[in-house]
Amino acid sequence: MVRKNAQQPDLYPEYDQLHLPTIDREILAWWDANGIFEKSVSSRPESKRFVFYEGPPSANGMPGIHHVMSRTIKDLFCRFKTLQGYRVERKAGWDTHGLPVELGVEKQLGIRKSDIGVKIPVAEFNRLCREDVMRYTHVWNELTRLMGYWVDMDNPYVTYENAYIESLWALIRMLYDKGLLYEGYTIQPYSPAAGTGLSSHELNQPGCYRNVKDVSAVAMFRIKRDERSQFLFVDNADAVYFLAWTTTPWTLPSNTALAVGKDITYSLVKTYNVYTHQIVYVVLAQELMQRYFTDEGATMPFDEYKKGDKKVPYREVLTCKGAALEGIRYDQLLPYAQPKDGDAFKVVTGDFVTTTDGTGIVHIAPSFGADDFKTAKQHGLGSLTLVDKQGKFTEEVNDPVFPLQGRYVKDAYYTEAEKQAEFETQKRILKEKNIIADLRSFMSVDDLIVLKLKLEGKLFLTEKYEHNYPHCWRTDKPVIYYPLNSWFVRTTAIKDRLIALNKTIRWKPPHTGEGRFGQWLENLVDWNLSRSRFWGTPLPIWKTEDGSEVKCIGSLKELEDEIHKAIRAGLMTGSENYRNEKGEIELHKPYVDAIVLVSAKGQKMYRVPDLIDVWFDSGAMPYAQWHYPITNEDVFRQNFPADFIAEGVDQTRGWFFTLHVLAVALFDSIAFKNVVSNGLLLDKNGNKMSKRLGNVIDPFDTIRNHGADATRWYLIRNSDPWENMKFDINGLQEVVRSFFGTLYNTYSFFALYANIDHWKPASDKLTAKGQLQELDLWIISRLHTLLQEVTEYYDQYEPTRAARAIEKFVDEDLSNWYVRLNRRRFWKGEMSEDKEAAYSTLYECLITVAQLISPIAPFFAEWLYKNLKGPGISVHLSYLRVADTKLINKELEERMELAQRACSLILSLRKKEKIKVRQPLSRALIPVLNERQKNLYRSVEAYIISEVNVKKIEYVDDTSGIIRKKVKPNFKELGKRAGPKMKAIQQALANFTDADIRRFEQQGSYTLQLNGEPFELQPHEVEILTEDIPGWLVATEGGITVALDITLNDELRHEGNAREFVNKVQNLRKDKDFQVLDRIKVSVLKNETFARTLAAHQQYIANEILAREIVLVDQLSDYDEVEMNDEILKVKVERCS
RNA sequence: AGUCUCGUAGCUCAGGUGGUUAGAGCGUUACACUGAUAAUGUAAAGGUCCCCAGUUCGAGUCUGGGCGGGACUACCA
Repeated sequence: MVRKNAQQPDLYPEYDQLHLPTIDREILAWWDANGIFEKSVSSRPESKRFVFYEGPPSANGMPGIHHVMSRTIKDLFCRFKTLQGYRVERKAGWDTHGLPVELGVEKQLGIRKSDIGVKIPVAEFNRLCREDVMRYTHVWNELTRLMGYWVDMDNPYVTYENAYIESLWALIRMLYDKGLLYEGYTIQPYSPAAGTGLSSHELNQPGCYRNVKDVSAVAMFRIKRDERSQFLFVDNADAVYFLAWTTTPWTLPSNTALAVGKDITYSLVKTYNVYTHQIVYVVLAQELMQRYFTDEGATMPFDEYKKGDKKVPYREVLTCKGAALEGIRYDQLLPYAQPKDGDAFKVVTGDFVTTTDGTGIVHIAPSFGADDFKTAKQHGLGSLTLVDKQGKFTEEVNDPVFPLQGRYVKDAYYTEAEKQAEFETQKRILKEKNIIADLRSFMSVDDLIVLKLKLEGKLFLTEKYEHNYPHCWRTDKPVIYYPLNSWFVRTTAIKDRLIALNKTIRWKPPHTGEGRFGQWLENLVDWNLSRSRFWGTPLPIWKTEDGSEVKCIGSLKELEDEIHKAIRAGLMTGSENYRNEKGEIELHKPYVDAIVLVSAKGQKMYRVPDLIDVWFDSGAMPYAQWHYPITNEDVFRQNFPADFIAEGVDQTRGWFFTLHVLAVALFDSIAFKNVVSNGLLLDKNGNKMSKRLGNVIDPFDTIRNHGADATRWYLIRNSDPWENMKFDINGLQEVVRSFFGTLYNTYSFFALYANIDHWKPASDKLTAKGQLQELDLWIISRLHTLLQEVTEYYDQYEPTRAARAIEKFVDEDLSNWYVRLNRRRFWKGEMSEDKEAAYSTLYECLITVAQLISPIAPFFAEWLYKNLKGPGISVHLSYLRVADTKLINKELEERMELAQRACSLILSLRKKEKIKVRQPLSRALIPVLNERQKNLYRSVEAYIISEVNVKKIEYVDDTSGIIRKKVKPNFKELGKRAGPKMKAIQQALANFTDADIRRFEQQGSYTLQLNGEPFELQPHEVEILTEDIPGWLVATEGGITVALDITLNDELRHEGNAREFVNKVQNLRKDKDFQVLDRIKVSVLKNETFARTLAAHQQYIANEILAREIVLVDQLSDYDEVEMNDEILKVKVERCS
């Protein structure tokens, strides 16, 4: 953008055109050179803080446009609070640990997790992770700068640094001391083939869930006869069974319970076991009977059943609720081993039991299912884990007949050769045992167990079942659920406080806090901290080998002390490899693992090899960013809790949760008072942006091409941040054109005339001076209303409303009404009190708008402010004033709105009649119902007259007798009283004549007869409108009616001609590149009409076009032809020297 | 599968506590304006307010049930 008047630095800068990216560059350079960000913090008092926490991004991926979104939100509230005089420090941070980093490095090296420590030393692997994680730091820094996100990138917290980890250790120690940290085990996805647990992240890799066919079985669990179960033993039945379905028969040896639904209805059914042909009694959910029995079976006589029949007779003997089955015991199905850790082999109730599949009775193997595990815990049930970590049955599964012991529970774990060998074994054994003479194909353990059950009369049904089953994304082998040791934070112990304190947080939007987050808290489980990876914060726990003694280390100093003890005890030499170049203990694997401590009883203690969940890293940032609780107690206290944080909704159960948990667990406090969770950014068609689809918006391109402000403004104004947003570049361009363009034009207009008049504001105080006109008072009133609204919106974290309110003001009020109606005041004549008022009013509006937009559009706001105030002054160091309610005049705003709407109506009439605005008309008519209304119009009459170019406005009221009125119910008022009678009243009012209405108005009430019943209408219960003036050209909208007199006389025609002529000459001046202030001479070839027009309006014409003289001539050369309504004139325009 | 959320014009979005003719901007079409001019204005066309039922004198708005999109959590016999 080239400044046109660069030679005159004391003038307001004027430019050729608006180009936002150029403004970005200039302002960025200026900010950098003058340290504006630093000043915006340091200029605010330490005693008045607004605390913001930056959620650390991971720099091992490239930033996307959605980061611009969340960072715009963060930035704008921080800037706004600065504007209000708060000190807002913003410490940047980097999230550096975690699986994505490791996976990235694995990919680079072409290795797998199992190779780490084998093909590449752990130390080397972690060194690569450390380098890799900061790979795109410079890109992030650049985006941060370019988008105008003010955050202190020079002193970020970095989660892999020793000091940060030390803080984490101290916090873990605090949890440990509070009894909130414990070791336990849970059922986790586990890949025996890879020998490792899998995270949910890994399980959600594409292709992990596959449809596979497995053997399913409905097993029969024989009920123990006792008082509880007595009612099931009818007809002298000696064997009654529960039916339970499973798709993983290999878990049946580990069964320790059955679960039923409390409110589900179960049936006791008499039928045949189709394999043994014995009559049996079985229990299953009534709803699911049709799955196993055909209708004919219900009536089929029992003695007609023959071996192999498709139809099986059955009878429903009795029904009961699941609750009645609770506590009933049964014989262990496959008694290879006995649980030692609790009760077993009984029926419990569970919410998770449904009747969509199976039998409505769920087989519970606590070691191999999350629900099972939970149920077992709730009911104090014992467990059996008859599978080892390699995925093989343990030695305990020692079947006298079938080869199960030591066999893989999933045949996919066998190699082909192994499988073949196993097949031979099976064939031999089954032949020896006289079960299958000549086995044809390999049998999985599922097959074998099903066969065993069949032979033992414990199988009701088996079939192939296709379902979705997770597979290990590295080995392609099925995953099993398996109990693994982990360290947990006992979040369930503080659940009530988590919920109670959450209610004191303001969530934007509220439903994220109450719903998504609240729900999550209600269903809280303990937080599994353990991760069995390499690059992360090590768990600071050392244990003796027998597990009897545990130490949780809370600081480096404590660790040093413990090492000294260990050295004295001779367990360490001190020369082990656990220090980095600086001589500090390196708090990463494998270094910390080289440290062996000594227990109180003199035992060796080794570190538990686990790392902790990376979310602990980020959730601990309120403390660890200051190296608290090791040091900086005071800094921490000043900055806790945060006033404001913001991230995407995907962080609800991530960062927001861990922040909350740690604050509540450690300090019984919230970590943040206000949180904005923004939605997703989708492409313009509503699809997720992905590299694969090629619909990713590059934030750098967007900012480079359209400017940071346009991007920010668009993101904020388009929809509430918490909605998912469709990003459309066309919408962004529209923002540039309509908002920034309009504001720029308004400024250009101001600068153009203020420079001509050499106008400067008298003082810094933003108060209009001079002789204020009604329009000035009006725009000032609107400005203060805006100030009030926008301040409130920002304070309530409603940025979209703020942006839209500003847009509306700039476009509709300032540009399209105030400036448009006032143009003349700016360019007419010499400086005057009136002109002074106009300048200072417009100036004040622009200054305030610059401030109000500065949080969202920091660059353009700065540019505008500096243009108005001078090159050295920053809007971001300014203070936003509080709206002055004394300057707000609602009645004036209402009047002006009336004028705007009346103008719009009259213009639409002119339009309809094709009469241009330049043609004056004699009068407009406005019907008024009362004095008040008339006075309202009167006060803005002048604007209407000049805007629509009529000579006068006449008001017609009742007395004129020419307006037609209409009455309709005021539904809101009348509805309260009339209720069901509304319809009838509406009907009655529609039939009112003018006379009825007049009588109503005169008497102040009206009694209707509704079906013979009187109903007295009050004036406030109806609306009386003028609708028509018969015989006139009328327009009506929203209760306003106007009529226009379109008859023309000569006088009006000549005036119209004069204006038309002026307009054409002005165009000629422009075509000829005359300066605004150049004087001209106009020669016109003789023309009758024009001669008369000139005679009547010479003064006016000359004034308008700055003509020294206007002459009619007989001959003219070198002329221009102009159209003056119906006449074509030959005109010569010359500049006077 | 559960939880949350969204569904209004071709597109992007407004529509406190229910009030009868549902709005704006963009886009389209037509026209106008012209000392802010690569700006601006006016108007027209464009809607089963996702569907169904209910509450009510009256439902885009409240209730219930569906359908569809999205997010998160889970993956279960």
